[in-house]
Amino acid sequence: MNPYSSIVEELSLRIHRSLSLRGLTIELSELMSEVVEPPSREMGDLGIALHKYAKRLSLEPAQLAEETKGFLNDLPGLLGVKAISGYLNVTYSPEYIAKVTISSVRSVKNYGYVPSEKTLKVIIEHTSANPIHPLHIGHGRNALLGDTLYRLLSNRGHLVQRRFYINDTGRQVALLTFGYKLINRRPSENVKPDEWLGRLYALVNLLIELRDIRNELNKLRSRLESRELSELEEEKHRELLKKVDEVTASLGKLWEADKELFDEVSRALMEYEGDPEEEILRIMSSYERGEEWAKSLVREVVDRALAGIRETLSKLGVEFDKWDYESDLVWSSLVNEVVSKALSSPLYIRHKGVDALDVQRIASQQVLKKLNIDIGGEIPPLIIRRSDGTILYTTKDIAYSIYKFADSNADLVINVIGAEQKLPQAQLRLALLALGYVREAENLVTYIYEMVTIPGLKMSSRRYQIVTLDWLLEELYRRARDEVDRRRQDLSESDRAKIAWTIAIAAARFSMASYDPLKPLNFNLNKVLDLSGNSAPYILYTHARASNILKKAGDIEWDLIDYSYARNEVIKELIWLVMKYPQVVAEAADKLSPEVLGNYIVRMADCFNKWYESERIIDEEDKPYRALKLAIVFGVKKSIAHGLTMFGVTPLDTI
RNA sequence: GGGCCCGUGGCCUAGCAUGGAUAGGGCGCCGGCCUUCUAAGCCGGAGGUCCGGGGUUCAAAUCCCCGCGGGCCCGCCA
Repeated sequence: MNPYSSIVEELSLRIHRSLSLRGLTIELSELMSEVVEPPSREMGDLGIALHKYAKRLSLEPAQLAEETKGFLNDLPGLLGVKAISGYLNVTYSPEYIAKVTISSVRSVKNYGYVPSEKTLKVIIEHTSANPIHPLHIGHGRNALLGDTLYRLLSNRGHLVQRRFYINDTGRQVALLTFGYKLINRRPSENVKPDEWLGRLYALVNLLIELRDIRNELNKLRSRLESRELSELEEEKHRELLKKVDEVTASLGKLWEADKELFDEVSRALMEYEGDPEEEILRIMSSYERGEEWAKSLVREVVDRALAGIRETLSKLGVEFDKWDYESDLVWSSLVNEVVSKALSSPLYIRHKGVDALDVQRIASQQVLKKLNIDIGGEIPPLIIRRSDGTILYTTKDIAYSIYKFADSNADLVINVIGAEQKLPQAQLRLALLALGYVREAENLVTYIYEMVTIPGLKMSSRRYQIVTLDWLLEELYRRARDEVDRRRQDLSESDRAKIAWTIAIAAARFSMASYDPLKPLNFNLNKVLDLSGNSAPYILYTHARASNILKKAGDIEWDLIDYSYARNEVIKELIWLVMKYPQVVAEAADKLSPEVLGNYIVRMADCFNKWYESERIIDEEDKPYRALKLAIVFGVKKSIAHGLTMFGVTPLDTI
């Protein structure tokens, strides 16, 4: 159900006929995409710039426009055609547009559901945070973009599967497991497991780092006293001192967060007799080999972290269909197969003494274009495995990519991933191609988003400098709750809590998913927490207004509607917005651009509020007009509600 | 050094893929609007070298080139 598109098609068909008769062959679809809404409605409802076609026909644009007018005579709903300096603008009878729109809205249950002609099997992998710490707001951007894309694509009728890749075989998990084993204690009851593990990870990491730095300092110090240091070494000395300060500061924060844990870990590490590095390595390689002791230990740690991560995600309404352990891939033959294929590939090289794929060699202009890779310069070789034989992340990711396609016979796999991973993702796709996985290489889309930064803070989970999603949600809830309490004393405590939670989640989701992923997000709390302006709470508020009107008005008397009332400017605008809504949701999905939809529903809310302030709806005495007004409210409410669900926000009937 | 991304009123941003008509919002600021469907709202106002310079074009915020500024990447980390 896409009334806008039907109307555009009708118009395009006629222009197409006109141009064809002059000998110009163009695809109808091309013409359809040229049809736009003119800058203002006085110029017309729809228009098209004919300049480029005029040029191809060696005609004056104005003349072509003028002569095309005649072809539109039998256009349904046509009120007038104007040819203005090469533009052909069409005005429809408001009555016709209102009728088309309202019957569309009324005839389907899920207005806004626009299945595409081709149903695809899509896998969207997102979030995939390392299971060693709580999710921070950067992961939030990933998760919320990913989940919104999932909702948009599902709304296009595609079969979408959400997958979370658990990166459990790297060094980071091994380090955490080392710490976990070291203190031999389970997470405290009163703290989220991921939070607790995050502290443990940072503690172990920082204490080891501090020890290493001190060792280096000591080496330099003895010679510093005898003034044997070169300028370079003095520089290094200064840097080390600075590092000590940084590490100490982070440790201070950890001490404050959990003194007991701090003491426990530092004592245990002091008493530890072996070399932590060696033990971490032993855990890592034993786990990769699938030795039972390592398996049970690492999985225990990882699953505890995941439990916490899941809890946060589920608060936000983000769910997954499959949780894929990297280790399962390693233990299966898949990773080994990839490695042996790589070793026998024509692109195989020894690079700095290790096995690598020289992906640069297949990175011709055509290939880069085909795979949509924007890397201009040299693409470094992809290292397959470390000299000790352990496998590197990107190699495992090759196996995982193959697995994702094979496991559910996917047509398309989307990886939502931070911009800093653009190069490895390009290497990955080139490697797939090199190893003969052409379909996989061509249908793997990397959906890049830029960093989330916090003014004045360099986020680092290694240093326990993160703003967690849990914290953000609590903070949002607190603010929303204050506001709800202030306004809605009439509601019960539990209703107010429910509303405040919805607002908090809406604010988080909308602020993250409704603007350009390629722009670095300077996370300004005041902006996200702002409940006015073009924000999710504003949209929720508008939706509640519309709901309220419908509730108070009673049933809509559809048969009474007199469409000829749809004449005033705001009403016309609102009807067009509702009519175009399905088109916009479809576009947002096809372009993988949630922000397109976000902007649109804000615009619709603006228009509705403007109308709301200017005219009475329920009190309209003219019955046929009242019925029309209510039908419009109904359409707006339906559209906004649908838009909100695309962002994973529950539309509220009262706020 | 090389590559990629971003640059739009004081601040945040839409529009850029596929060039098209008057650059659209929000925050903040100034002035108004609650006896009437929820004022998280609405109305009015001030505020713009679309980073700069060239080029292509009938037409450039949008495309190309050269710069400038910011971020990221160029690891036997992920």
